[in-house]
Amino acid sequence: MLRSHTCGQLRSSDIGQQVTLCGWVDSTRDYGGMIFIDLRDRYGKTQVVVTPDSGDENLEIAKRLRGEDVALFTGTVASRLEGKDNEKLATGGIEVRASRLQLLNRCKTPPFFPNQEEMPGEDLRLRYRYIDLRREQMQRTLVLRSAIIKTMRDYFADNDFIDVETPILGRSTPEGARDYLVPSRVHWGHFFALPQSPQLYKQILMVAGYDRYVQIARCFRDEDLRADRQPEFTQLDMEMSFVDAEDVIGMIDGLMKKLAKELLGLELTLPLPRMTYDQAMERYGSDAPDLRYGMQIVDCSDLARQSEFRVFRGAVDAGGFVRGIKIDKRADEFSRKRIDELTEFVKHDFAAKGLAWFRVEPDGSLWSPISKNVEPAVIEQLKTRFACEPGDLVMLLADNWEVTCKGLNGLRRRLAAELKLFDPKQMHFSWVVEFPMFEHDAEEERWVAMHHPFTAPRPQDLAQLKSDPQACRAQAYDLIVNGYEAGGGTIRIHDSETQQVVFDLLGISPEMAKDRFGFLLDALGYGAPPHGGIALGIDRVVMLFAGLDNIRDCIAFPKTQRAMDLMTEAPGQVETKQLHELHIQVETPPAK
RNA sequence: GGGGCCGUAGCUCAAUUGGUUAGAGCACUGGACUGUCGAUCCAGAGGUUGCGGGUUCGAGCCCCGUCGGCCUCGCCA
Repeated sequence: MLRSHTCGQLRSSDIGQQVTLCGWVDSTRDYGGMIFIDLRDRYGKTQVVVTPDSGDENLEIAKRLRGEDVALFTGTVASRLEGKDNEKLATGGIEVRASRLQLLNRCKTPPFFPNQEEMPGEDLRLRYRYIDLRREQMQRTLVLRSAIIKTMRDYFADNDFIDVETPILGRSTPEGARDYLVPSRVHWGHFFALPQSPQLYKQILMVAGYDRYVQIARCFRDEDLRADRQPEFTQLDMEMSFVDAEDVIGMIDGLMKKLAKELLGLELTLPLPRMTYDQAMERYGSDAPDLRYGMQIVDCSDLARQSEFRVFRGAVDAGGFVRGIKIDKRADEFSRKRIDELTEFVKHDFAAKGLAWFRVEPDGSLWSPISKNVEPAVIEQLKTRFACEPGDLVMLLADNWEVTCKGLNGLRRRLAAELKLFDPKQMHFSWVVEFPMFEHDAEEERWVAMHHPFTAPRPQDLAQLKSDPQACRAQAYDLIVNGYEAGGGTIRIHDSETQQVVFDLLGISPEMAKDRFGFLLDALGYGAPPHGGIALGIDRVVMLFAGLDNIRDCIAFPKTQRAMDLMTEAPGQVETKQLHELHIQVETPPAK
């Protein structure tokens, strides 16, 4: 060890000790005859003083020190001069009087400094990630991430789970996200796929009798990125045998309570609140509602039916809905221009045809473009339905179910952020349960699995699986934190007959099923226990616990929106020889 | 694949309606200074305004294309 202590360690009780510190030069204050250096490592900062007493040679070296140089100082811990303590530093009561110093490595003038107040552009931060990672915020986040993972591991170990690793090189499966492919050198024209999740392996482990499995698993999906989505991400993956949905939810409830308490000092009340998928869509238009604030959706389709107003009547007559949300008491903050912007937002982003709205003025009258089209009686009922008071603003969408859901969810989220309807430090945990088994894919005119093809229906829906697939609800559950899907899981199908019925509905032929999932179907036939589990998105959990708004800041080496690593410049080209070995030819890109 | 925002010194930003030699703070280089802690003071250096084209007497500013970053719709079982 070059050092005797870290830069965050020394206190007044250490005064008089001879110590050696190593670290990066955070800042220097050069007085000619006396130089102060703040030396930094990931534990903190300590002020080192170099004076003529340290020797002329050392003073000369100190004079040449610049930000981010790596240096070693040996000296004596001393108290600061009377009244010169630095309250901002944990080590601010002491300083190290240097007797020896050594420049361990010079730093080129960096493109930015870890301690600078203005944030550099994200492209620079990613290109020079090793400098960005020196920033206190990044170090705090990665330390939090490490603590979260440790807490998870401890929790599952305490509950008799065993950690089993599953392959990274697997096979491509139909359905789901686009796979990242890895060519096989040995097998001409054959490819491995990187796992989208260890789903099938963990089910096989259940068949094998490893009734409580857990893994911190890296997963890969070749889809477009978002603030909360990376092509490569980490899941806490677990699976249990001889359980129902309650057991899995209960196990995760316990984990969340422990995490919230140990890392945020929050007491969660268990069980965490739950609502069904149908309730979530009705009240919030989203299967991952942000419950830190209200603004529930109100359905007024029945009132719209009584109106001659074309926009309302047209929507309900076509089998659609008129639904809206109310902003309490802040109508005066919504100018015509701002409402026009919101109208553009729902039209553009969610394909709504328009946005109907009314403001309730102080005298109870309405300010609204629709007031001259909608009958007074209907307007009165609308006001009653929304429990309107003066100063309220109501926004309505008239459209099919999907558009009203997406549009109102979009409005709700945007308005809550703009109006600051929640405390950024607030955390809200809940479950959304009983998802539909299937969604209808209009484009391909077929049923697709909402979660995955191995999801078990509720026992009471088993009978109508074939006759009325739309009505069937799954034993599925999503963990929602502050409007983000933090995790999701299901009870799995554990008999091959039910699995076959589901495959049929999904248009997966017995041949294809045998080809792609034959091993799973086989396994289910050899004594598969009832089982289910869940996977949590660790990057997202870290993001939410850290109060951040993007997942890249929770990952040491993330990728850009175009799925590139700016530091290593991956993906890159490879040698022609490598391609030959893999029997791969690269097409010329199409001319634009 | 679609929409939006951004790109000016190493960094963060400014630059009137399109108008003289593109500025500031920090960083950098040199100098002064023995109690600072974002030290201070003096001096200096630093620019293909992302790139390519167009409009114009004249473009950092307007138009088209392109590259890069971010947000978002589609997509993500």
